[in-house]
Amino acid sequence: MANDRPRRRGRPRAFDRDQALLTALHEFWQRGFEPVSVAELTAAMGITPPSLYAAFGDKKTLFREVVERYQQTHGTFLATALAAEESTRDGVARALRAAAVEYTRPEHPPGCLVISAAVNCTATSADIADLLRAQRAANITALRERIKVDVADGRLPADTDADRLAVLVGVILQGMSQHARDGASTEELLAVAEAAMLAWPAKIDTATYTNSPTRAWTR
Amino acid sequence: MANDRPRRRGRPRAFDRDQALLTALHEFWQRGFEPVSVAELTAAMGITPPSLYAAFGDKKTLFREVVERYQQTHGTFLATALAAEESTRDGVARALRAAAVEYTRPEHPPGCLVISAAVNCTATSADIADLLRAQRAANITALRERIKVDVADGRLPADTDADRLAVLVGVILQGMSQHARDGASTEELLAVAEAAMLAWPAKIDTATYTNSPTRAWTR
DNA sequence: ACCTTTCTGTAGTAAGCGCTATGTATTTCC
DNA sequence: GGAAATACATAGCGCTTACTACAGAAAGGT
Repeated sequence: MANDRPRRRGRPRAFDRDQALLTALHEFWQRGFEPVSVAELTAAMGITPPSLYAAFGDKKTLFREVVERYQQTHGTFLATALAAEESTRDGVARALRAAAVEYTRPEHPPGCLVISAAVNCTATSADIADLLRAQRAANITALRERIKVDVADGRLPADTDADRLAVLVGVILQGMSQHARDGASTEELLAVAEAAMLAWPAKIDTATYTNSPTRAWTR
Repeated sequence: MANDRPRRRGRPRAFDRDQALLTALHEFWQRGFEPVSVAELTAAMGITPPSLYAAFGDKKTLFREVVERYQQTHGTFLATALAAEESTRDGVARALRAAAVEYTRPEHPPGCLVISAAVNCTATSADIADLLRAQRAANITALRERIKVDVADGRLPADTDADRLAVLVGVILQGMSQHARDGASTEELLAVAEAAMLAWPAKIDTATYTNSPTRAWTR
């Protein structure tokens, strides 16, 4: 926001910083943090290393900004889906369908950057792996809290194990992302999304007979 | 098999080749193919680079032998579980529970090497990524064929979509592996395994009322 | 016009990568 | 015992990595 025209003092930047950031996003999304070299980044951006370092700091700082941008754009579908539906159950169903579509869009790399960009890391980038792991954990935590609200409001059975239900969704999403990166089609992932919802407790109002499909989540 | 005493001509090897292979397996399993350097391998094995190259060829050849060993030991639980049960449904349930246990054993790195060792790769090791991707695809194919047998024998509904059911299991396994690497406990993954089975079509004999839970797999 | 500020490309740095040439040590074969 | 064969450690190969010192170019401030 407002990246234009404060007309600062010295020689103006000759490239579009935001577009360069998107280029970095694409590269990191495609292959992950470590395999993408600064030389590849500068080549793809059409600039030289000093320009990159002046604009973004070092490679890790650039990656953190890339993750921030990713979360503000492609990483919102879970929260958006949960907000769009009244019940968490409908929200999760919508989120899984959205994931199937988003993870396989042809205009960007497959899968989820937060899930797959820092899987194989050396010790020198352990902090990057930690960052993404924390983001994944935060997603599951948010979902768990949302489930608890539904339980408190009576939209889910009182004995629902919110933590394990949230973890199930996290596992499905991680698996879908990996499978998308293995070349799965949108339709394939949509079928997985539909099937996964069969493991979710039925709505309380539509089915008071919630015995069997809920059992795994009672303690 | 028979790695001892053919008593060959020259100076005998001063280290245990098999144990060195297990060391490499552990390192590659922990961090993946590219992040593990030859220097780290030789340090962990207690040997020098020329000894490693003489015994195993280059780094990729060593990794391929590591994968082979992995598949013969830790990579057998799916086929074993399917063979141990008469129905594919019971076999898959057993496999998912086995995965929860195997992926979190404290005596080796978490998750599955075939799933996580070649996620972030440069162009120079694209063949390694292809190798593991092919192994994952082979697992799903084997499961699909097993499901088809059950459908033909009437142990699963005639309109079961074997391909998509196999993909679902593959996605769950990939997600469980990733979650294990994020630090999930055995119990957490066992709960996921139980829940995932709720998405599987019910047995035909025990429940002729297979309408609802099977719907997602009919076309 | 001149100074300051900022961005630019050239050309590097030290460190790490996978891998190996070389010489020596230890074994079996004859 | 001598030759052939194999494994050993030292040391270093060419290459890539993330990153930067430096000097010139292009803008604003005064």
